[in-house]
Amino acid sequence: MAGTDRRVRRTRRALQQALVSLVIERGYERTTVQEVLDRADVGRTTFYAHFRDKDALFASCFDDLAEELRTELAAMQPGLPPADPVRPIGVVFGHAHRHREVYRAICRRPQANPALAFLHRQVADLLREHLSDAGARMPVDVMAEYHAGALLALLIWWVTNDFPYGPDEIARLCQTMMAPAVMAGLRDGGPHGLA
Amino acid sequence: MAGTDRRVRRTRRALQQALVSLVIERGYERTTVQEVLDRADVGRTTFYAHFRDKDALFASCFDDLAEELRTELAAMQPGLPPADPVRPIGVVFGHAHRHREVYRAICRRPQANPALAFLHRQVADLLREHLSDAGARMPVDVMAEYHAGALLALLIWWVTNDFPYGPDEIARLCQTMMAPAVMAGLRDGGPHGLA
DNA sequence: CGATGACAGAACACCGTGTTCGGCAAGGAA
DNA sequence: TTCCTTGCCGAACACGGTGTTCTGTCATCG
Repeated sequence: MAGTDRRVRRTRRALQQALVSLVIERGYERTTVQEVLDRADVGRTTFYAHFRDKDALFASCFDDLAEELRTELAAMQPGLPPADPVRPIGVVFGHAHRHREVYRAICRRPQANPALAFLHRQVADLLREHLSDAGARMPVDVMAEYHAGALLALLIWWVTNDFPYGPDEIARLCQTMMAPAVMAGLRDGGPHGLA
Repeated sequence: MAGTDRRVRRTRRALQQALVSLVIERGYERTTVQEVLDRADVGRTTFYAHFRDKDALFASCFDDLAEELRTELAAMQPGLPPADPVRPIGVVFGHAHRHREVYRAICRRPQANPALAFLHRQVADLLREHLSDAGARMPVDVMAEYHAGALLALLIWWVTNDFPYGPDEIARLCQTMMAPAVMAGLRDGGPHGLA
């Protein structure tokens, strides 16, 4: 793939850049193949000679980056020297920051799921109110988004895995993880512990 | 909306149930309006007389439930008596469990975003290995999904909000929240704290 | 300097969407 | 019951985006 025809590389890069810029502008769903073709100045036939469809092109935009991130993360597998605890997290955020444009495009692709979006917003708002009320020592938005995302992810996992625990049980597990992190984010121990 | 024609209610419910069952079977994207029409035994014209498109129908499936959840959550706003800390979480999981079928359909709607899915899987796997290595006292899958979801949510928020903090800063914030929760999930304090 | 194959352009069939129309029948009120 | 309102049906249609096919041209690499 590296030593291919120069024309091929030119075409692929043109298509990828066109898609990324268009997605940033109008979002993924609202971007049509024809628009990508026009902006990249590439023929329709050529496009389908390279990619099965729009999804494949979109995925290819992240392929190199994925490989890069994968190796960076693999460098800190367990068993290796007790590396800096922050590093795995830092790697991800650093990677995103280095490749801002692509990540912008990735995140412009909406959740496409109004129900989950609603749930997320609902939980995040509730947390935001609770937290700003309780006096947090770190940005309230950050805390709210973080914990709402955690709750939603666990919920989705729980549902798609066919409810492997009872509702009370999974709620207790969730609470066990959320509570200490929330406490750590408040000025003092937190008066009436929320979660 | 409640005291409308009996035919209207019949039609709407038929369409909603048809969509939910089809989504559970083949997923949202792979379900076509015509299939919904066939299963609900409803005419094409009738469908568009009730809903603008497939998305609107899907949203309507969650409307009543959303209202229900909203009121349940509103009952525990801050300022009210220091309610049981676990309740807000329990409400969400309980709600999902009570309306299993709809939630199943909701969660069948794929992330539609291979890049984010990749990131999530990557982070979750890394966490899983770290955790099972360190000896966790709660289900490793639960912990991995939970923290991966939190990280991803924060990442998405950070990107879509145009990187309001530097990469190191946001990583530090993330670490501050993740560390205590992970520690709490390990048997002992955790030898070489990861995160 | 060839031979290869990447590319353009236009035409095409296909599928899913959302709209239009005339006619039918089920619902609610008198 | 009668009447009339209104939801519903079915078929047909235009539209837009997708992915394919064919023919000819030109850049690239050996």
